[in-house]
Amino acid sequence: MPELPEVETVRRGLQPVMEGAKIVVAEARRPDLRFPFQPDFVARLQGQIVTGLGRRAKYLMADLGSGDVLLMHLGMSGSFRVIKPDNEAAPGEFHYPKGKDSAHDHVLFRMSSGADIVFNDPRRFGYMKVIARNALEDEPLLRDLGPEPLGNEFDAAMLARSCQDKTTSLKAALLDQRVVAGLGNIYVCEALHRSHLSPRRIAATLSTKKSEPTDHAKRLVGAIHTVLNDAIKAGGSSLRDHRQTSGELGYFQHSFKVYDREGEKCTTPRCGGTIKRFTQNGRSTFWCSKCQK
DNA sequence: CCCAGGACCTGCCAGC
DNA sequence: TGCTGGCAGGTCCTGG
Repeated sequence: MPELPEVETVRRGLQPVMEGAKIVVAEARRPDLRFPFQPDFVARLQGQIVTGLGRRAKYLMADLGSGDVLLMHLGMSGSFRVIKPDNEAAPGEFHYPKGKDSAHDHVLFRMSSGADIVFNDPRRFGYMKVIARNALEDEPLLRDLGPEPLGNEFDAAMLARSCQDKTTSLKAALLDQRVVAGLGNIYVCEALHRSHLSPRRIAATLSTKKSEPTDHAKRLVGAIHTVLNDAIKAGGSSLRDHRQTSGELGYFQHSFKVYDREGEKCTTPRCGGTIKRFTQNGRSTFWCSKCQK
């Protein structure tokens, strides 16, 4: 499901019920997600106050009173929902309406704010890990992440520099979380279309020999900013699984120009092209060969 | 080191 | 109705 706008949407949904509240009960209903849970996973969460809920790239990070940080990744199909606990249930028991999907409710938190938080992930590509805050910079999952695409240090010059020796496609470079951290298949396709750049272009063409950013790089950074900000405003994109934590759908999918629009007409004014699809590095690329060069 | 491809897992949908 | 193959918003690991 989730790229940066979906994760940010989830963060904003969880923040009001998590920040300042205590994790009264934590439960992991299976031994692993993508990785095994740490043996002390539950123990390090239970009883802790969540002092802040942040986001880095596609990770959610809950700061705990103990000095630990709970790192959460949604993988492809992870989602959180916030429900009201059933007052009939015994304390410490999670008791809520079961859906067809509840077999994949893997992690539950009861918050002192009066909310139960349920993490559901059918494919189990997501994961959670508790890390000491003072060890964050050594954390392998975070260590190699590039700049936040909406952060101050990410600009055309920086993007051009990190692409200057890359022989791979521009599409693959933008999906590389070391280059810029938070984009995924949808928003890379969309940003490339909006900047009229071909996904097949060699990444190094974003810079000159002197590593100066080209106008292409500037356009691309502008398009990344616009598409991510617009998608966050829309509550993300809902194709299959993504819901806001309230259960509402995001609606940015209605603003897609290329993603999942194979065969449809390109919306670029006076272009007249047709959206095509092909596979790059094992993933679908959607684009218009007429206006993306 | 860089890069492409496979692996991980389940669900859904189109086509037979 | 099945059943089957292909596809899905991510990223780690391996081998060239």
